[in-house]
Amino acid sequence: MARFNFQAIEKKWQQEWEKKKIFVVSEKKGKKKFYVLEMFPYPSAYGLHMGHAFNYTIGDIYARFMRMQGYNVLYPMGYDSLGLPAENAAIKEKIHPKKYTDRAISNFIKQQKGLGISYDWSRLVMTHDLSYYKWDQWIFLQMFKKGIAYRKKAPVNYCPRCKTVLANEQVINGKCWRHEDTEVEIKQLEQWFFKITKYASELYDKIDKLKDWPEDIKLMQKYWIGKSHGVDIDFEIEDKDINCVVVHGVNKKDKEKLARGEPPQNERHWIPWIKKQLEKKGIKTEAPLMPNNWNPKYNDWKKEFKNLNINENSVLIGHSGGGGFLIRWLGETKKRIKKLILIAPAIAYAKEKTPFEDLLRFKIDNKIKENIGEIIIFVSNNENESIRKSVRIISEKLDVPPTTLKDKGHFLEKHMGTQEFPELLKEVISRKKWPIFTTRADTIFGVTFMVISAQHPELPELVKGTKQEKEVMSFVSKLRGIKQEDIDKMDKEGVFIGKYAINPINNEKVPVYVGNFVLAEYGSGMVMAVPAHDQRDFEFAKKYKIPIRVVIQPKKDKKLSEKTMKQAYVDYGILVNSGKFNKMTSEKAIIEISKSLQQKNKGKHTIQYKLKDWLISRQRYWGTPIPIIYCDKCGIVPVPEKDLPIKLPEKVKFGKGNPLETVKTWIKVKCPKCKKDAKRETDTMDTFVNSSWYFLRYCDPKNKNKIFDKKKVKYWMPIDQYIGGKEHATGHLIYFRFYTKFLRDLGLLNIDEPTLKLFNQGVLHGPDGRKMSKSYGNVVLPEEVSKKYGIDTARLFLVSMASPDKDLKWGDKGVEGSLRFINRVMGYFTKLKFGKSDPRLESKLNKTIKEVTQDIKEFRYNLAVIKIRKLFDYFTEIDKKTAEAFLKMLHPFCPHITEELWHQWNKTFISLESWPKYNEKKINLAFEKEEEIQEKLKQDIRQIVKILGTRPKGIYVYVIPKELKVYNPKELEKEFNCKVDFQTSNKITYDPKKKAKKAKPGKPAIYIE
RNA sequence: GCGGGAGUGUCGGAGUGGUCAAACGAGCAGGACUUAAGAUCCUGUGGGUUAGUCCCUGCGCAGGUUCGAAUCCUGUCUCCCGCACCA
Repeated sequence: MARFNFQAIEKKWQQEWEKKKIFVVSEKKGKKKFYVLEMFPYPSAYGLHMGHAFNYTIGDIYARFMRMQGYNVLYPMGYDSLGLPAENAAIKEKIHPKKYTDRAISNFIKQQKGLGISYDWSRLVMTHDLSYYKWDQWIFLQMFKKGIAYRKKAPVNYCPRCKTVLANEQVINGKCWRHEDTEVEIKQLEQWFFKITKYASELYDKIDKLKDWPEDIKLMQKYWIGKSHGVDIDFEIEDKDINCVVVHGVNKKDKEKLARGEPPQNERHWIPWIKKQLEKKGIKTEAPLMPNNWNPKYNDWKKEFKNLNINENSVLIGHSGGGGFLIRWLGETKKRIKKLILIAPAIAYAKEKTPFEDLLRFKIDNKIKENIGEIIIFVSNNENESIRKSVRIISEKLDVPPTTLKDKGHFLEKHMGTQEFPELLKEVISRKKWPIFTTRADTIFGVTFMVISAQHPELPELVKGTKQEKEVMSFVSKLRGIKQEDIDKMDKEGVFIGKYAINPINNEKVPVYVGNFVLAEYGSGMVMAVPAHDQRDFEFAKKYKIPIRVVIQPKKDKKLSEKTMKQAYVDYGILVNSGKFNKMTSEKAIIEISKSLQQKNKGKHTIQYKLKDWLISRQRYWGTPIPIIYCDKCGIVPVPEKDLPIKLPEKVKFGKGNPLETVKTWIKVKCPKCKKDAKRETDTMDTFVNSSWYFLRYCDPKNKNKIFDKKKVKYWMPIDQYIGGKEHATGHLIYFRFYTKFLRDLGLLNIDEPTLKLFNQGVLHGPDGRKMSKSYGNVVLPEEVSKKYGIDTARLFLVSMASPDKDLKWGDKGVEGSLRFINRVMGYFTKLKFGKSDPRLESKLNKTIKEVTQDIKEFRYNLAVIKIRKLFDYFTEIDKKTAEAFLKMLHPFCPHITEELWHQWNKTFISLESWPKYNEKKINLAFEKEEEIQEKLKQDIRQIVKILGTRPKGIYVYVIPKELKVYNPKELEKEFNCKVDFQTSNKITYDPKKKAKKAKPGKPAIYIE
């Protein structure tokens, strides 16, 4: 039991610190800053337990240590206070989430203050505070502007118990992260996403720059982002679903000629002719009608174009200047189309004075590419200079290499009136390019079928109208009813979809299947199947009796044969059955085959990531409202910044589905664009959004006009030491990196990473050995520990048991050891009268300061504590300087008692004192050595005395001459209560048992009577 | 299946190529103090051998590299964590 009234001491100093605001900081020029941060907690109604205390103690020790080292330390605390438990409480206990949350927070604050943590409470940040989530909404709007926040229909993880969509990170083994017994369902819903994949490469590559992150976290992130190098190879599938093909520009005369079926005589006439040819081949076409005098201006042309029915299934064909017009038009209208075919396109039409730059500025940017499924450029190898230049510029800008058709002279001179070109065009139009991703381009000759994912959104369109449509769709819907987890366990299954794909390396036709084992979200959702060299494809081929073709032979082992293979050979080897690539190694073939495909414009080196876009929509109340309005006329309209924040309505009904949908008055809103009636988005954001930037708000927590002041953030950021649990490795710790990069690109930050130093504390287990958690009922509460032992004891115990990055178990027995030490310290210092120091004490002190400083810096708290204890054990008579240095070193671990003891003779706060400095010159290792020898001698004597079983009458120690001064006979005489006679080994006066000859350096001989 | 981490006294854990494995704490044992208990203080605490020193043996198991291995390598067993049909 405690001998001192620790609770009174704790309370006294906690109040003093708060009253004098000693931990409140501001930006100070000329003082080095240090930002220490623990991951802020979700304020649970259950309050905090020793597990939390462990986390905060680790941070507090560091913050106090750095403060004493002279840094301007920013050490704030806040609450991730939006989230499901508050809402669930609303349903169960009929208490409003806000009330629940506010109550939980005030309880947390009280508890944290009770731990003596040195937070700057003036910077408190709470995410459920309107003044905080306003800026979540503001960031969302910036993301919306930049196309990072977007909406799409997607198969989503839906938890029927939470009644909400879950992020991938919240699905654990097919089950909800909050409900271990609840299967996650797959639903197709329109959802909001953050395009985190835009930053995939940077998020991946910069992991290596996170020098002071634990290696395992870095590996987990790398694996999660999942970078693989490979090739996108363009296979093609027949595509009948083309709405219309528009060949631009037909005038009235052309129309008449066309009616008579006459072949064209010049360029102008060629266009209607090709239209006719395509119609003959069953492709419906449309074309704008141009005035009789063929002298088109872009604006006239555009007017005609407006009347055409152009949609996502359209293929647009433009020739010469018409091609340029099409590019410009697509850029302006942002129309989505299936395919754009440019035939010898020209940027400027001869009669229209459109400077190249003007047109480029207009529309040839990457944005039009996003709206076009595929772009094909044809050119003949003998065009005139003007066309050649245009084609070069356009294909560079669009990053599409032109397909050159060999002939002499102008494109049309050769192709006009022939049947080959319409045939070629038809093929190009009616085939759908389908790139597939592979890391094994070397196996491409072994492709015997293709497999498309059953969840692929374009699959229904692909099979529409085929004989197999019914069978395919019933297979798909059968899978839809099955839980993802069970699909994972199922055998490979599939159905032929009635289509064939063309292998670009050898033009072979291979059947396309739909399969249950292909991921829709990875790559293009379709794979080339090489049964001989991929285990999944092998199983599938065996089941459906699809041919297997070996194209890789092992370098050493026996040759493979299709008939005897029992499983796929997946290793690298030597190519066979692969045309001109035979005899190459896989490594070389991957490069050569990629090159060859690239030359044909059928393949491209690609990097694929496993990382998926971040689904942020939640059908829940207690989250940040998404600042979007849906208007029948204007579509998706972002809330204007001046209308922020969108406040959560307080009066809602809980129970069924999304409570926000029950507040009709809140949903109803005027469209900011057209002022007509519109509706608010009722989804709220994932709470990981809130925690992705809170560390920035701490730098300027009360700013009403801006998210934060750039200068203040520049002063404090990056976080110099971040502390938190491993469980956030692939969640929060990726998201906050993503946010940092996005805000940097907005120009608000000048750093790439939020922190370069991360420390993962271990998990605290309860006395029963399981993770300390309310649900296991094994929580130990800080208040109780404080009452029994004092909180300083608890803090000391938490960090002295083991290295703080390791898991540890709370046991009451162990705490008592820490209490004993603290009691001794208190007892010693309250009675202390300063004496003198001596060189041995000084040596010990300086060595301890040196080592403890280094240990704390590197989070070896356990070792630091041991060294501080050892120093204390050495104390008998000490001077003021030593006493103060000792208290200072103990202070980060035990702030209250050290503050109390310090004030016995000081008026300042030890919390603000400077860390003791050591003097290397005063460290004398010989002292230590001597003490060790003396100690060893004592042990030896004790051992012999014990074996003798009688009290010694006289002890004779034989030492080598120069070691004589090392020993302290008085100390020995005191302990053994008899005469202790030291004799040097070269001058022996008494040695009845001839022991003296055993004396060695550092090991004296002994004789006891 | 893939990736990562860990196996050291009775227990929690230090030590990751070198003059000493088990620091420090807990437990246990003995002693001091006390009428007694508790608290406190002192001492001991892997095994064998020995009046201490010396020596042998010990870091999951089995090998190997080295003048020298708890530490590096190979195989193997057990436990923990993360990912998981990623083409």
